[in-house]
Amino acid sequence: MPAEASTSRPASPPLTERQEARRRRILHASAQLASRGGFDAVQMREVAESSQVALGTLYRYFPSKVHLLVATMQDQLEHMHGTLRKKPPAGDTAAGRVAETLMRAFRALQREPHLADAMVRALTFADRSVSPEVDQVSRQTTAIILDAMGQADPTPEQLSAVRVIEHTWHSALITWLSGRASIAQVKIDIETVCRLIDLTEPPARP
Amino acid sequence: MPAEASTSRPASPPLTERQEARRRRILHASAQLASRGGFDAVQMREVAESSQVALGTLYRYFPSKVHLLVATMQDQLEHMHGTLRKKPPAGDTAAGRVAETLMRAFRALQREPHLADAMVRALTFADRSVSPEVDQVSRQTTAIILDAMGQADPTPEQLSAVRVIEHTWHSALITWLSGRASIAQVKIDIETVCRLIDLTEPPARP
DNA sequence: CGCTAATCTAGAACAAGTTTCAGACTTGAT
DNA sequence: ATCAAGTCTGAAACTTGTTCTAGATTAGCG
Repeated sequence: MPAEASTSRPASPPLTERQEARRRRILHASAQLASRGGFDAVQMREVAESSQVALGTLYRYFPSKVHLLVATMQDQLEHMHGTLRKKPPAGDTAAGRVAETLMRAFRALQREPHLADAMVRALTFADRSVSPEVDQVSRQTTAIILDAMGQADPTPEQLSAVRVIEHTWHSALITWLSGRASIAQVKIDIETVCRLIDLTEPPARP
Repeated sequence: MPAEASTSRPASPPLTERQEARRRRILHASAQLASRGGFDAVQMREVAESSQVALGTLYRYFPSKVHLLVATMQDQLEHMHGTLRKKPPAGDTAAGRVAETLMRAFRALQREPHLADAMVRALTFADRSVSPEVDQVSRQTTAIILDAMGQADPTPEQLSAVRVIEHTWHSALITWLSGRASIAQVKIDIETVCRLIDLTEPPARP
């Protein structure tokens, strides 16, 4: 299976092999630079140099630094979704499974806090011109959460709960990244918001 | 009453009158520029010129654009808290009152969407160097929500719920500002997250 | 192969946030 | 009133994201 079903890029013009390689080099350089220094360390000139591409080319592939970092996030999210899929959470309740999944993702981000910083800051700083890409990240996140719920066909209420969980996830991440909340606090917030799932699930319909 | 109790600035060195006036001119110019064009329209050189202050002086008062905009937000929040206090929400349940309060604040922001954009983007983009100021904004927001709950002495559980509500508030605002969610959707998300309050309040202790 | 359009490169140029500096002005204490 | 310390000004310089240009290279096609 081409592993491309739900997450494929618009793919407007299909890229040649060398182009695909360039794109990959750029994303790799971006993630690498982000892993040291975070958002500020991802300097477009450096990304271009590291990935052996002219500055103009970099901008042809990613029309701004924020686009680049959001694309980097899409890339990492795909990895993570794959990883999470392999070992699904084991909790009894949907809320528990979602909380566990998010905490697992959170621990993964802790391992590369600078990378997390760069990606999340870009995501929330993105303006309208990046909406499609940000939306894609959001869909991917939703998919991860629904997977954890084991809920293939959610009600509108459940979708609201999922959206609120995503809001909390992003914002809690930011407060942690900027040193205003501890890991323990993030954990509590996630567990708290996940209770919303229990609120909407139980009517376990006949 | 000096209206300065819970929200006073650190006030490290007390400012002279002229300095206070400068500070005020700067904040006014910042809000004004933000009200057209949003974040990008707040250009430090323009702020300096509009407020009749040298660029270096502007940077002495606010060490970065983000600091300036976060301070602008503190300023606006104080206004808003005052306004909201005058007409407290009338709902029966704490959840309802909080939701109503937040929607009221939201409608106020809708009237100056560009200003909202500038402030919220600055807030979530802020790095560690702005933590104290961002924290202050967060405390002010918490105060507004607790006011609406009519809960002078909240439990830790309730504080978690309030934090999650704040997360949702900020993040929902962002998705609205970047055109990825409708006003209706923001309303639903806020109402959804406010249900967490009912979850923690009912044990209405004897 | 030879052509054409698209793409890529190197590098200059521009924009806006931030820093720096020399000199003028204020303030507070004597 | 005067002096020292601290503050403000105006202007230039520096940094990094972004745009532009002219000339190579590459890809697809007859």
